[in-house]
Amino acid sequence: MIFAVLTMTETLLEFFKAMAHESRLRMIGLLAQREHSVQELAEKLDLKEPTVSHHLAILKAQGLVTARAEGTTRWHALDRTALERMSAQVLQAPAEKLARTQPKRPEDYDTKVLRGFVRGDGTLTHMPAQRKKRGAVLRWLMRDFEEGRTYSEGEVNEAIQRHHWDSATLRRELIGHAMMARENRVYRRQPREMWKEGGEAQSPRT
Amino acid sequence: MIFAVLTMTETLLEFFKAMAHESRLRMIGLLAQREHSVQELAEKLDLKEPTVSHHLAILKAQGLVTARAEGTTRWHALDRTALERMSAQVLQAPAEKLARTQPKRPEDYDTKVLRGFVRGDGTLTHMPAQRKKRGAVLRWLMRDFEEGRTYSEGEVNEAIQRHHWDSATLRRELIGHAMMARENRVYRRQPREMWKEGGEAQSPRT
DNA sequence: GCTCTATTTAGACATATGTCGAATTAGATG
DNA sequence: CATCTAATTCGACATATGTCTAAATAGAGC
Repeated sequence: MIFAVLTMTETLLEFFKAMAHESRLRMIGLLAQREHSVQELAEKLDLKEPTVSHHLAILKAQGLVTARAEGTTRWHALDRTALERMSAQVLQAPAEKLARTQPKRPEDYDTKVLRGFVRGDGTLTHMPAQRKKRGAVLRWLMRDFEEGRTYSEGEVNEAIQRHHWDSATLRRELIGHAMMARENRVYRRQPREMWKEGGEAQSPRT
Repeated sequence: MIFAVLTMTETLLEFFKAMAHESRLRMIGLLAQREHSVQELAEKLDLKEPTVSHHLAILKAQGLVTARAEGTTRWHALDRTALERMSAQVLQAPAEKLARTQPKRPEDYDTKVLRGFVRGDGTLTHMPAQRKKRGAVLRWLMRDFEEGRTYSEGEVNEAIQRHHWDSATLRRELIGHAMMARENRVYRRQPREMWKEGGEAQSPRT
């Protein structure tokens, strides 16, 4: 499992932080009963919509809440699977491992960006709109590919789909950013120097 | 289980809050390996002693950490039982119930006091020194006794010991505060009017 | 494209929480 | 009892987080 952005401790920490607020706990309770729109939640919790949005974002980042759009309103629901998965992790959490965290190495740009789009289980909530941020996500996807071997299109798609359903678009972007190269029908990871660290993207070299 | 001061949601919330900080998570990790003194923790976590004390207090309030004195230093250890117990509760936590919390009824004096002495599992960390606060704890202990029936000394002790080992002292205090009465060898709960709410304690009526 | 509605984002402000130095307490030791 | 040490408590300050209003966005229906 090399997909997660965060270490075990960080994952747990983020999970606990997400749960450590009355409004959010109550929100989970409400969502456990049935889907709710932002407005409904705001009403029941006696908060303003923006505040509810804010809390929902935090819960979504943990994969605890999912949303489905219907017209302009969004129906939010509790993902029980995620809740159970995380709880189970808490339960097993070999307390020993918690100690191994390094004091707090300040996190780099990519990590900071990813924090906003990657759920605890390694799936993406959505793709960033900003080009720079998309870069961070793409670099992160590259963790799944080794240099020096080839991948079929199917393999590439499969790897990407562990994180996001739209493997077609992302696959193209990986090439657009010169992270992957395609020759004939075969994909190959490009050396890191070609795309490392915030550099402007090279032109596609199909 | 009528012992807890807090509702289910509140208990969970306090637990999550306790866990939702990097220093405390790391502290738990360290304590999982072996006992530590405050100094050691301060050293390993790169914090000052007062800060460590502060965090330990929070963990202790949840019953997650226990301490044993040796001379002037105190050795702190993780109570795995407590950790597992709480984790299990998280796991089962019928999310449904979370919703039932009332918005936030401001808490009364007793609750506020109890928060500082009662762990999540209903045991007392220690008895308050201040008379007024002891009153709050004693009133809380009275939850275990019904009016209109009698208790043997053994039953009284047993009930008290679910919260604190020193049943002898506490039993005497319950009588001193006119919450319980003893006739012959039989104990009986006094009507609430006799001791309700912060009133000065009546003189013992053995 | 304009307008209406639900939601989200941005920025300001308030509250809660963590951290520390200084002062205090509690136990040990002479 | 004076003194030493480990720990805790207190109070000040800094940071993090929650909440709000105002402004921006995204979809639906003209």
